[in-house]
Amino acid sequence: MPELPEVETTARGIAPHLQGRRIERVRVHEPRLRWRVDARLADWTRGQQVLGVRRRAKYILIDLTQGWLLVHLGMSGSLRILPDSTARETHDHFDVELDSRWTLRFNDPRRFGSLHHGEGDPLAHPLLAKLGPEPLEPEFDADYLFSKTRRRRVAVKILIMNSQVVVGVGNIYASEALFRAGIRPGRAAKSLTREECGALVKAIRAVLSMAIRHGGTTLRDYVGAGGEPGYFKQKLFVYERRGEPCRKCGEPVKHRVQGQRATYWCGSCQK
DNA sequence: ATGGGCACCTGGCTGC
DNA sequence: TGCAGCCAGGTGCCCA
Repeated sequence: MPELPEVETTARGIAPHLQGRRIERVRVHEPRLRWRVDARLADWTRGQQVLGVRRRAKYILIDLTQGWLLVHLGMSGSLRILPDSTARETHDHFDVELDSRWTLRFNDPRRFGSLHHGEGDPLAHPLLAKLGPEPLEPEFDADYLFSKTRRRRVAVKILIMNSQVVVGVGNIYASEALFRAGIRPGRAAKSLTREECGALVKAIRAVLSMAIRHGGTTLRDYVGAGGEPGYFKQKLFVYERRGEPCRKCGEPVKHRVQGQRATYWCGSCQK
């Protein structure tokens, strides 16, 4: 499900419920997530206080008095805040029970999500250490992207989805950003001019921040922190619009598979 | 260093 | 109605 805007929305949604609370206990019902959840996690977190909630790439980082929890939602995961530990449903894999009596509950049908814990600097964790810049931070600019694209023959869509180049650009927003920038997804990264890199940076920023403002793009099974279905996806120009008229020029939207993922673009608006 | 492909899972939809 | 086949928002890892 979640692309960066959904993760950001989730992090913002749960933060006020977690901040300053003490963890009564963590119950792991299904440890077989993308990586097996460490059984010691439950004991280790007991009684710790939540200092804050952050996002890095699509990871949600929960800072504790000693160490941290790291959650990834994978393709189909969600975190919700519930007023108590009510009856569990299918695919509810872990609960973080708080001293407020509220519970943070993780549900993930496909189990591509993950839960880690650790001490010290969480950004030094192997999953986070090699990540590229955040797309909404100033260091992600035209010069940076231009330098990263030199001598890369990969398709530009593949490149912007590479988290070592820039984090948080998922399959939906990759197609959408390239449409806005007027760049075909199949172009070799190194064929982009500096100006095109600038336009692409701007487009990625615009698409992601707009989606955050709208609470994320809801497709299928996404639910926000309070369980609300979230916003709908009428703002999308090309994603999942194969054969439908381009919203700018009316040409049918094209589709192909790139790196095993669906890609959409307009053959006349994108060069 | 780079690129390509696979793997991990379940569920929903389509078409026979 | 049943069922096989295909597709899905992510991303780490292995191999060439």
